[in-house]
Amino acid sequence: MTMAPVKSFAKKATIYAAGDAGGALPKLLSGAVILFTILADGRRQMLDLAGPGDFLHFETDGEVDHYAEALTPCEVASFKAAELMATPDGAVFLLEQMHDRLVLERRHVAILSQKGAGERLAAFVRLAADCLGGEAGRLDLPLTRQHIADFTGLTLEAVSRTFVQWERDAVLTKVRGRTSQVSERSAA
Amino acid sequence: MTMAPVKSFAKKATIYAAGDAGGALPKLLSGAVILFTILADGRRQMLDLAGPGDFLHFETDGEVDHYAEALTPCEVASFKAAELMATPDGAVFLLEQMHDRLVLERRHVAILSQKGAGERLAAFVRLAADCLGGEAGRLDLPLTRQHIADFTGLTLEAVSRTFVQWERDAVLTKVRGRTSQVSERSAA
DNA sequence: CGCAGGATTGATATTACTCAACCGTGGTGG
DNA sequence: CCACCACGGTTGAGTAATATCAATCCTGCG
Repeated sequence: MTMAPVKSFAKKATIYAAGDAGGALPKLLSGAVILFTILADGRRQMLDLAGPGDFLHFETDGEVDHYAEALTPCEVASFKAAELMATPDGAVFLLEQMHDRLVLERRHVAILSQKGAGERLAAFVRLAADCLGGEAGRLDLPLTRQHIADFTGLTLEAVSRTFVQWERDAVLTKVRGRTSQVSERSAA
Repeated sequence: MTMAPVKSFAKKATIYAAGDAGGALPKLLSGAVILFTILADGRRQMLDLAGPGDFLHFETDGEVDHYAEALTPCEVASFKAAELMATPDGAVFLLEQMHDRLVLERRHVAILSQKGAGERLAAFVRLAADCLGGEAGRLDLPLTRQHIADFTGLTLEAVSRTFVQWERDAVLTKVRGRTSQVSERSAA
């Protein structure tokens, strides 16, 4: 694969915005990124979480329809869509990446269809663990309660209450800052 | 593109089930299909709606992770994944199809993140209209209230009440059977 | 030390869920 | 041809849950 220009972004920086031109496919090399849209009522809806190795979007032409923001300092490489698709290997690679995104998006749908706040957050935690890597049982979420609320469709208060409850029940134990230890039986 | 075997399915027939082998990519030629998973608690979660022209899944290898059921009588053609990917045109085509699915899935996420029942259903109706084609302003949903509930994460009673309310408010007018006329100002 | 952003907590209101009964309609069989 | 049945849809009352509004508490950082 050919070299691609790499750009660095600080925490909270906008990597791209809705309406930006596609064409160059951004691949996340390090850090964590959220993708979101702005709903009619002004609320943010998080669409996806991306970790190292993930492509942020697949708009080979036309405009991007969502925003990408850095959760942590991160590096992004831009690949020319045309170059990738020119080789069979590149095309297959792209298909696999896209397929993984699709599966992830469906997990997100499944999360949102859970009724209770506890179940939603439990499912979210599992997905976040998969997306952002990290040790088994260790959870490091570079997200605010508001972010989690936007992802799960809850309010930040509901998120807070649930996490606090989990701490009380010793399902979660705060290790340091935003990192927590997940007890064996995290499901519910 | 090479010829592909075509199979017909009756209403309510299972087109494929979770655990079935992938490899052959099923493309819907006519009719309407729902994709869903079974959640831990036994509830169905609808993942997607497919109309004519849509691929039902993109599992080039491994197993499918969801179910596909015919909403109406329909025809499905199976394409060998390997054949499609062999040609650049085929690969590009597949990428576009997959991309469209991804966009749709994100709309689904946006639907589920709406707070109120009314807003969710409004968003759902818009998506369904896009997925299943049909005249502008005309809505023909081959779905039961239960299906819609499973898609939107509501209960069938909530769905029913909302639709009834919309009829009262003359936002929707039943034309015949499951077809309705949508008034101009459907948003809210 | 003081500030600012995030997190927690509490009281109350709103909303959709649950359980349950009833209605309408299309299809089947006598 | 009509009666019945089964399925989907509608409606109602009561409950449980989360949203809302608002105040207060942490904590990292300048």
